[in-house]
Amino acid sequence: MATIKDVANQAGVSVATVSRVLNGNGYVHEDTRSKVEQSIRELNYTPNEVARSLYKRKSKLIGLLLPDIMNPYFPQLARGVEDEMQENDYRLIFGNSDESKKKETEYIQTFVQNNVVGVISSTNNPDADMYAGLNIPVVFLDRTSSDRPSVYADGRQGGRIAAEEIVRRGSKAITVIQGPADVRPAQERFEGAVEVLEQQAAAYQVLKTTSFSLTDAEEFAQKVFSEYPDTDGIIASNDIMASAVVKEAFRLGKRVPEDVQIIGFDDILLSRLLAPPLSTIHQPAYEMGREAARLLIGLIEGQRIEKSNIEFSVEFIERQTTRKVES
Amino acid sequence: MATIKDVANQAGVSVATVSRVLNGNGYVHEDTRSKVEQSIRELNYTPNEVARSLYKRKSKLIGLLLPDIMNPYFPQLARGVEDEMQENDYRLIFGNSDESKKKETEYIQTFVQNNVVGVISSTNNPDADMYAGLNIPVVFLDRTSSDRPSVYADGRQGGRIAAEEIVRRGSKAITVIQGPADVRPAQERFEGAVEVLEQQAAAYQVLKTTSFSLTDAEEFAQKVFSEYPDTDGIIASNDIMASAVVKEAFRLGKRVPEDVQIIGFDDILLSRLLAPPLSTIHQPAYEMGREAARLLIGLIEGQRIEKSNIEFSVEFIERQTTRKVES
DNA sequence: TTGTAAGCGTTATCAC
DNA sequence: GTGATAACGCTTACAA
Repeated sequence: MATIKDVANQAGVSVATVSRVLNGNGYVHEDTRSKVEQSIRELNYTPNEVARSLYKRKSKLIGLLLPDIMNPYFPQLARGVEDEMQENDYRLIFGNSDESKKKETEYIQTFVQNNVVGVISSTNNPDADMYAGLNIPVVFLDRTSSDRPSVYADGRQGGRIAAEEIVRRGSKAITVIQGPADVRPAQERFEGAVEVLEQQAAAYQVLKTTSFSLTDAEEFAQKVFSEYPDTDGIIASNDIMASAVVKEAFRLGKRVPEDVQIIGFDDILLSRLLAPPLSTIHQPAYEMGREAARLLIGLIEGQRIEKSNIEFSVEFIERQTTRKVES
Repeated sequence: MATIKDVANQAGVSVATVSRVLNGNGYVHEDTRSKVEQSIRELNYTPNEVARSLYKRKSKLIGLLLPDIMNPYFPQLARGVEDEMQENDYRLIFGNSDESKKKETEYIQTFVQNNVVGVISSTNNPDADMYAGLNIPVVFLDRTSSDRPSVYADGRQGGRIAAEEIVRRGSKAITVIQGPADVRPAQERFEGAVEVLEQQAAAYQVLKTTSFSLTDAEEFAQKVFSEYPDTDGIIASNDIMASAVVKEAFRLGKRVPEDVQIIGFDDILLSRLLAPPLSTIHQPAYEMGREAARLLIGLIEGQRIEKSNIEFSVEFIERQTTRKVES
């Protein structure tokens, strides 16, 4: 790889001059500028970002930490972040945390060691020391934090809507599947649903789950019907869980939505392709990712930020695992 | 952030000594070693990877380039790569190429500028200059390359199996959906299928498609039945496409698999959750990602590599979009 | 066993 | 307008 020195030699100028044309600051004569540009082209020179980063103590790198890219919800967030960053010449160092504090700490540490200028994280502990101690901007994505920049969907409201819709459509023995206790958004949507169910004095039961993985989802789906055989309406913790429930309902010969209605959460790709397609609460994941990236870039580039807690609203997507009803 | 100098001062030694204990080379007295370690702990020091990278001209970073993380097949590859890299203390700079040469070039360039020590890429042009000119190891993932390290599944064989299975199960008017022309693995599986269909002198028609995106998939699915209303067996270009076809078949009142059999490709999460669950050709994507990472690490760390073209075999997963048959 | 100093490829300060 | 040169934080000869 050619260095700035090679370019300088080739062009017969000093490295300082080359640096000037590279960064477009300081005076440099038109003639020397073109000589330098010519040499750059000839040598196919491209500046070493590592050296830049060392000197300036900041890179063009962003750390992105997501729980698990194999969970179909996260690729949308990731892609939103990536598109916005790519367009602004930032690059992503990416890691999966598996909601584990250990991995999270490790990644944050290496982010810092690599001079990232900002991080986007879906963590359950926005208040952890590892974030407080960071002297670069952090945006929490898909997670709420009142006092720090964050981008998230209104999960509580999503839970409320799900409950309202399923009650309105006539379910009388509702099961609310409660997602993993340590995953914040899962709890919020759960609480929202329960809130409405209580208000309306509806009969409901709760099934606790401990993971979002597919295999576990199938097990929990069986449990739903074995523990509550008469349930006729299920509010699932996310779309994977909901799909597993739909499948299990079919296996048991129940008709969906006639015998049992099911509402998911997230609106992942799968939901639409399922037969019957899944009624669910839509979160604008891709747009949330983009917005988090935009916010972070703003923070990095020192713009005055008016609003750094951005809440997206969610909406009910009526498909075919819920019954039709007059509106 | 504390620097090596701070540690040296604090411990009353030179930076060289600190560096020695850090890297465990050279002699250093037991007493000074513990003094240094103590200071490291007190100052919460962690070495600056950027400075290291500059001096050694190599980092602990790997470039990972995938077509589109929103396509459900790729997160599995990505996660396999990440897990293996994470365990070996490498970090990933990640980008989506959208199968676009421009984005690909941009990413490869910034990988180099950041001193990555290796790259894993799913490209359609393994022979492009941008790879040939790289003086770091590259592993092609999910793409074949005879003369360069690569990890891929036997797509042609997958196509063959799909054709055999659908014929064996009695489809008489088969439609083969041909994936985007510029996506290599899509063409291979297509060729495999056609090869068998020709051999067996089966009646078949081809539907060309130009993308793997969901919206397009739904359009193409409609086209399948509008152009070939009597088709009774469909070999789809991937699982997304297959799911769209299943859905469309239902919409038209066709029974699956009685009236029309459908075979997908990839075996993404979705396939199993679908109702009816999708018969498909399984590719061990996660394991392929891991293997690519292992291979790359081997190349980087200079092990003698016996075999650098690793082909994974695929298998037919019989679920419920194909009919049962004696075996 | 330890320290001094050069060098990695840049940018920015200060002379000229 | 342009060129020396120090500095960024680290590793590694080489000296001591």
